[in-house]
Amino acid sequence: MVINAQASFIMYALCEVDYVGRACSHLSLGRYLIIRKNDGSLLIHNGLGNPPQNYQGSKATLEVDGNNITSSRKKETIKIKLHEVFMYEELKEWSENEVEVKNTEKDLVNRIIDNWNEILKIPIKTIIREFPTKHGPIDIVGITDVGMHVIVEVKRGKASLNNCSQVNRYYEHFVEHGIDCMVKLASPSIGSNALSYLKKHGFEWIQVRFD
Amino acid sequence: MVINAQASFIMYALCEVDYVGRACSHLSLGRYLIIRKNDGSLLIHNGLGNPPQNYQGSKATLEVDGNNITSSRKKETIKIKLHEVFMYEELKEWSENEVEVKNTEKDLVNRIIDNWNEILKIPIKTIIREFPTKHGPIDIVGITDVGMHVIVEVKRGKASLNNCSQVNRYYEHFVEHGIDCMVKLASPSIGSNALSYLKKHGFEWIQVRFD
DNA sequence: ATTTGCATGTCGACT
DNA sequence: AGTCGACGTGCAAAT
Repeated sequence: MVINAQASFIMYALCEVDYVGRACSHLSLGRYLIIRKNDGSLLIHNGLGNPPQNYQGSKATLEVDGNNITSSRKKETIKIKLHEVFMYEELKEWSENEVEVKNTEKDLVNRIIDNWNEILKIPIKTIIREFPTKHGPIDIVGITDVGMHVIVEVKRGKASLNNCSQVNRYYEHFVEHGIDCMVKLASPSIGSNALSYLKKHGFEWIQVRFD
Repeated sequence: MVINAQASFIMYALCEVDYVGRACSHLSLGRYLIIRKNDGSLLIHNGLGNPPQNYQGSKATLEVDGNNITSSRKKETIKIKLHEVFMYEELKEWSENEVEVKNTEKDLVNRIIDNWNEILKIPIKTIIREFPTKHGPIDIVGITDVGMHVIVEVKRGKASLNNCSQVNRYYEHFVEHGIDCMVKLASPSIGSNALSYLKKHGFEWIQVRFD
């Protein structure tokens, strides 16, 4: 069996793996699935769960030296010591199509903008997406005829405490600039601690749904 | 070829995939690698990048009906419509060893605690890990002989704006309770916006390294 | 079961 | 290259 260091392939092998880079790790001797993709990405999977045990992103370069495989990318290195290879197969014409996802945060933002009056119940003159602040961009900002800014941060899933402190950071931007504003967090659902944090700060949660 | 709905396997096939659950998605006809793991996890990979195009976590159940494969888990469903199977292979004795990682955030926390005087330069009487607050636990809190609380939030990588507002949330806890405190964010590096946000709030960044 | 924060997060968008 | 936030994030630990 000859490993093609340029090809995309899958390999099932008895091996051990070491990683040095952002962290250091060791994967002890066992049977693992090794995947090498079109763009050089390398994945080493054990028999459980979603994420790989070891991995490297695109444009990693592969070197094969006897029973040792080395994948390098930037300052990161994965070394695989092969003990026995049970299966090796090149994957030809592996598709690069990407999944099309609906019901993203962007969809929810559109929905809120299209139905502003129904959902927010505050008439506005201007509406801005990705409103830029030094503290990061805000999903939606509506501005009333008297210059009141209605800040709306949108989350596609359940809003968390962290999301609330993010909103608070945006709020601080307006306070700093002496701009009158109201703060809204819009999401399908929200955690209880998150909700009480919001209320304590005088912010409001608005429930929004897909469909 | 008969697919064993109970076994762990890999399959390379021309197929299309639909997902309905937290979001909705469609993966158009192409050649993809389908992986089914010991715990029922299902992964569908295209030829690029690290994450799978479709996936389902452990304890997903598989049904095979002619050329249609359905994987279900809680309220989520993946449907694979097979057009042609190029490879199907069961993976026997797939190891469930997990990778051992060093240089985690926990390691960094230990390092700071062990070298408190050198790193923080503030003599303290008591030191508490995972200090509980209503706004979440704080990595390290040191308390001086006069009751001053030294809050230290630790990040293993580059600290971001979001990390800083998390720290601010912790700070609010102490302000609410009228407790005198100092706020420190310790990490190997930090973003520029994040750093200016910290300074604006009178917090301090401390550079810490592994090893 | 719910909530919370870490992760070698990965990835894309923008400067 | 650096910075930033979204993600069907996944995941474990605490409650």
